[in-house]
Amino acid sequence: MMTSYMTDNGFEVAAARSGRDLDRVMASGGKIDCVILDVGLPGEDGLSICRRLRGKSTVPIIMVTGRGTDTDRIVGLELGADDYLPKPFNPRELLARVRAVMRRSTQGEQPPGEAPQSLTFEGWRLDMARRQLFAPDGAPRSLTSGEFNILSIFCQNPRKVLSRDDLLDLLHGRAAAVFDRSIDVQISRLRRKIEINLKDPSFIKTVRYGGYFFTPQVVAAADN
Amino acid sequence: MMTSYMTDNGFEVAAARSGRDLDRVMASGGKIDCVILDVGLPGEDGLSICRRLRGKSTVPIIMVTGRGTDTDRIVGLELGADDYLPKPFNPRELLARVRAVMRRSTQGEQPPGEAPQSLTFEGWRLDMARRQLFAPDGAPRSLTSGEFNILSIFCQNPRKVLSRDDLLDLLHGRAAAVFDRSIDVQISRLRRKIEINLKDPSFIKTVRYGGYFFTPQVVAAADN
DNA sequence: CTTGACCATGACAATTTGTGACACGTACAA
DNA sequence: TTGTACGTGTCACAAATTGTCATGGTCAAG
Repeated sequence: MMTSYMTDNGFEVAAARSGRDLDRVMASGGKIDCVILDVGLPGEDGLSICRRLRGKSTVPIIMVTGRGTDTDRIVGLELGADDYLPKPFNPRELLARVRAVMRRSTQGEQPPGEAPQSLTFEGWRLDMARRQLFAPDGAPRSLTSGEFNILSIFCQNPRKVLSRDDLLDLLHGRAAAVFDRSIDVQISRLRRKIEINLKDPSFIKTVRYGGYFFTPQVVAAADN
Repeated sequence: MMTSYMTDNGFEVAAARSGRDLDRVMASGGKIDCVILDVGLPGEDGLSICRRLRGKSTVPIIMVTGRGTDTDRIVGLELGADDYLPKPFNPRELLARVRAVMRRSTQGEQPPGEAPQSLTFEGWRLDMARRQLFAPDGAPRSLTSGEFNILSIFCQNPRKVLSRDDLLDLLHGRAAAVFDRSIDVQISRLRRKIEINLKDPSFIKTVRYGGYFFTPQVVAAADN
């Protein structure tokens, strides 16, 4: 139940049934943002799991405890749990605490690598840092956020055929439904704002049976 | 009883018998690390005290209440309490929570002198110390405290898409309810004060389905 | 030239966001 | 205590954006 609630709210969840199970999940490679630990797990005691986790990782831990187990809760916090929640609890509260804990732990984090701040093509400049497009004459050309998203996907994948499926996936992380024409329409709208001749588009070419193709050479540029 | 217990454990305690009393203690100058607030106080309601405290201070608040219902807990947390303890509780647990809350609140604390006193963007200057915004021409632009809070969150997280959830969380430490539009309204009010063209905002962009995005480059500046 | 699949786009619907109006709580002054 | 001003959340409706559909155009193969 909690898994689906968290999933609905945009988290990826891996459930573990026991300490052993948890180890498996932790070891399986993916980065874990937060552990929610029920001390009432069968098998290895939750407190011991907590201590063990703390020994090898700084991952945030939220402990969920049953009623009337003051001692557990105290020991949990003293063992380095970041927060705890007595049962029964409101799912919404768990959500709020997970967010709070994750925010605290990611506070100092830097996004790795440096994304270029501007991409230029045929005189146009797409300022990624400002989410703003500038025409060759320097005038800003305002795009809706969907148009900007598509254009930045093209700029990051120039001279490549992108299928509707690819585009939809890169845009929304979802697969295309069979009759989905929404990409076509968005392309049409974007063309209106950057193409000179709509009857013979030069930037965004249609690839029949294939998808779309962004023709310009794109160069990363310093931002100024 | 609690006073002597806490004192025995190395804390300095100032007891207050009412909201009025608390104000007196808070005003008396000493730095307060944590407030333990019993909602069952006679006189001013604990929740109202909590709200009032939050309005003027970021001091950690632990609420103690007799009625251990979800609703109270959530209301308390939404009003900005940092933790919540149902009665009856074990003194040792209170101790653990006080320590946890204090650990959290000092965690992100900047050694004084390192926190930039001013942040500048596109000629504007946000004076963190005075909670005051100055336009490029040097004229002060007065912001309400909510507007200031949002703007400072943006200045601390520029060029990042912040969801309404993130913003609400950073503002009040609470999760967004489904129909919560308060962020939109606050953004709208803030835009009115800093954007030149409300129809095509340049500082705060909307990211549809995503949240908001603060475009300027922000530079910490010495204060003078 | 015809055919059938595919694509472009106007028109409209659904969804999401913007914002004026209002209500409520608080602060402050009279 | 009362009156006034202010800040902020909520609501309702307006505006903007995006998705869906239908129509007509385009293209390649035969």
